[in-house]
Amino acid sequence: MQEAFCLRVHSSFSFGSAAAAGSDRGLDFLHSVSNDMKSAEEDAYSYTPNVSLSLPLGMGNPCLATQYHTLQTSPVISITSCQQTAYSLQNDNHNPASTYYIPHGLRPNGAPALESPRIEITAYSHYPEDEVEESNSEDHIIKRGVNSIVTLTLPNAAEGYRDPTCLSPASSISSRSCNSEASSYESSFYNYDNSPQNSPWQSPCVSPRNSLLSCPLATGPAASPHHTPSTSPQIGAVAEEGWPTQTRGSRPNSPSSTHGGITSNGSGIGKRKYSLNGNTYHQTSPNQSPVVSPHGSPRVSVTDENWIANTNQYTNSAIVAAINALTTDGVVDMGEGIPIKTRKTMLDHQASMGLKVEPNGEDLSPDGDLCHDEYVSRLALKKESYCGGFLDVPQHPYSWSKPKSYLSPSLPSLDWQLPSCSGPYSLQIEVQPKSHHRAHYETEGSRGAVKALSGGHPVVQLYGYMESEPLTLQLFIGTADDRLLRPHAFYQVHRITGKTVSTASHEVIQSNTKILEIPLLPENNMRAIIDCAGILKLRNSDIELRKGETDIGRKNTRVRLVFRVHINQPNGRTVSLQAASNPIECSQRSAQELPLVEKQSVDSYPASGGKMMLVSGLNFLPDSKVVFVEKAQDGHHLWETEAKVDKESVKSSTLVVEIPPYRNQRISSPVQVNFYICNGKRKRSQYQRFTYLPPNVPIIKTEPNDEYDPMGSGLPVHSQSFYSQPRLTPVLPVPDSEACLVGTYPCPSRHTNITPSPPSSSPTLHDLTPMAYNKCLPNSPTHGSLMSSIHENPNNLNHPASPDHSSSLTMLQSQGSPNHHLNSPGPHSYSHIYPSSSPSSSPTSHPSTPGGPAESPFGPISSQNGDNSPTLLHEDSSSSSIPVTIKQEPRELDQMYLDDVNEIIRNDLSSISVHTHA
DNA sequence: TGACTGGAAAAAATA
DNA sequence: TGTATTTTTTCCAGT
Repeated sequence: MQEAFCLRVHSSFSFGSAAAAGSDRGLDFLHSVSNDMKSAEEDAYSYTPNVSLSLPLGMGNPCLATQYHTLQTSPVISITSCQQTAYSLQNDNHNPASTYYIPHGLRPNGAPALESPRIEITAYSHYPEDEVEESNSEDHIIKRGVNSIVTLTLPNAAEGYRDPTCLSPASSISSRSCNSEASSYESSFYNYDNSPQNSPWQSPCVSPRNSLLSCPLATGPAASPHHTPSTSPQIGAVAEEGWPTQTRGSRPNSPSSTHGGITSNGSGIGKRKYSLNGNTYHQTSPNQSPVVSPHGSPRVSVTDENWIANTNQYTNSAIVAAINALTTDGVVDMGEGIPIKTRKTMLDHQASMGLKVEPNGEDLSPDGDLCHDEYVSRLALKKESYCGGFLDVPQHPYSWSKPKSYLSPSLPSLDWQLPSCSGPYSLQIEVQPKSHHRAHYETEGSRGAVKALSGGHPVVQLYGYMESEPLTLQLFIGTADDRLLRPHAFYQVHRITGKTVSTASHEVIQSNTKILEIPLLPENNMRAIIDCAGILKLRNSDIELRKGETDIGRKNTRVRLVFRVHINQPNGRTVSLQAASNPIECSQRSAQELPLVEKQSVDSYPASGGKMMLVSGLNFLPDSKVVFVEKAQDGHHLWETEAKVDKESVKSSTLVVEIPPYRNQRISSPVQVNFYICNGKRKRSQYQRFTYLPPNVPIIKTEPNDEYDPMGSGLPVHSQSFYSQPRLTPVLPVPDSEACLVGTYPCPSRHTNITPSPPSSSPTLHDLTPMAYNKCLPNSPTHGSLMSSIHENPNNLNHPASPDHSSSLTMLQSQGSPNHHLNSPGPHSYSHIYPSSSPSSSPTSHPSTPGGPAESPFGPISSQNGDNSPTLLHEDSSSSSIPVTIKQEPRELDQMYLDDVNEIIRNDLSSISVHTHA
């Protein structure tokens, strides 16, 4: 039996201490610290490096050995242990899904929730998703249980949280549609089946109060409240389980006002206090218990049996300790010692089978993929039984075949990070969407399709595909924060139809996420104009109260359009590519008032400062201030200074600022700081990353090219740095023969006549070299630079299978810079090249670059990756055969970094003491 | 009409 | 606990 799990613990403080102190203490500490942080906005975007500790649970690195996807999923640096233990149960070599890496440690939707402290447990499930899906409750549970035992991913826990009997606030009377969150998880997975009364899907109509149940609708459109949000706001606009629905009226479903019984007022029970970045986050829902006890789990939905089954599986004391000591994603789950994200993640993964819920079983795909339909019908049986009507999407007038690739039950889950290019294929967003798009609420009419800056619409094209068979381009709304790209919990893509819409599309649901499927036709050169996608905003209250949901909606208004395409290969494998757009601000207010930094002319500069940096973006004012800040791992400000802005040159879209000298002119290693544009109280842009360089420190850089800093600093100029994301060099272990990875490949085709890497291009992967791993202490100011370095470090490519690599990668990724929202960590993509039995993946990151196709966020990087050189390692590819533009980093850097990190930590600590009460 | 839009008031959440 | 602000949602009205 082979079992692998990875436990990642992120904490801004030492794991050991945290653990020792106990979760509460640790959390309290964090809270107090976080509370000191400025605005929520700031918190939300602030970057808090985490200190990672290693918990030597593992042995070797089985995970890597068998799953290359491992790398991608581990955004977290800290602890990664992979054990090979009994996994065989589910681990069938021939099981297609088995090889996929399932980021259990990640938020249900993918990434780890908040920065610090968090424990992410990643279970590498060898268990095929489809199998999981298909498996029925009991069986399913058992299997998963086994799986979860070692993984600590609390796989079923998520589902378990849901207590069907406990009416979710989101499932208020008004929100009785299938979409109601209450129904969400169950639909996809799980086992309330054990008790009929607990099973929403089993008795959808049992109780009107239970939203889940609203499924009656499922039977027919007429009876179905499920209409597209735009069309019938009242009805629960969301088509998916988990998607809240509500009746129109004044704030009917507000947790505080309308969820009868749950809360009587906004400040009462059920009210949350939170802040995006590790600040307080309390969920005082009646359903939640402050006690770290399965039974006290807020997710009431968990039955004792289920819970026990799950919890009993966590036998590793170390892991348990870690879990108890830290919360996931920095979100304090006071009620449980179990990382919420983890639980939910599992959930999502399992649910991530492309369940297609068509109204009335209508097969939108003309050519009907029997396999798919059958599959869906079988797998989605439960779902449809109560939510079948949910996606009441009118059949599109255009008939187009749905590629079979999509039908594959083993497609990567939506929170997987996929590369934008792999081998000859490259998925590119040729025309980026505008940075602002006011999303519409269910209670509103559609606000139209997302538009491009030019006035048209975003355009996506797949390069390198020479077959005659059409493919399906998937589109969903993803996050744009500094964590891994994942489906956005508060936004859903909304299908736009009408005379003005030229692109055919239809909706499908996958893991609580609505996906718009758009045909990619050879006759159109595999190019699609995305004029059929709008953005629906779900009420925060509905989503936040959804069981298992740990993200908060407040100020979480940035999204990205995420495109995916799955290409079947002759050898039976499927290549999955993903491209994420630049961030899109969806709130009305933010779009009008908040400054948005889209790019900066300089990414790093010597500590002496003095250089003028051009910042471009939106909503800049003559009075805008540019503030450079350095924060400690715990979020405390170590340094803050206002940079000089050239008032004369300030325009609404650009401003010139003089890089201020760093507080310490004698730094020996790069120091990562941030800066933001401030238009006034609470009107700040997201943090942008900036790195101060030591005078004579060897700088790891990419190959010189035109984008290099003319200043001779030797540093690349990031024309689009704002979207810079952690760069990962794909160094993936090669699990097995099938596995892949290897070097970077230049993404062929594309760009013959297209400008350099589009923003949407996938970000490169972070290197997983041990070096990186060691050095990337969470809070290290050098963090950013490390990433870059790593990314560029050829060595990475040379250390593919190192067990540590995965962890390193993980760490790096998790370290998203604050900028990342913009650049959000973009999807650190991993391309999936997987055979049915053993998928291979390769990571890459997607830097989103607002600048547009022509711009490349990371100069040099883009040239490599931007070109979409897949950082993924392809099974066939070899580093030797692939042109690598990355310079090799001296191994000595390891120690150097280590030393630097230590120094930094020392400095930070001393600073912290000084600033703690500042 | 119905889909979009832009504004803005009302309500809720925070500070 | 009450007040001030900020943010989220819901409404309205015009194109």
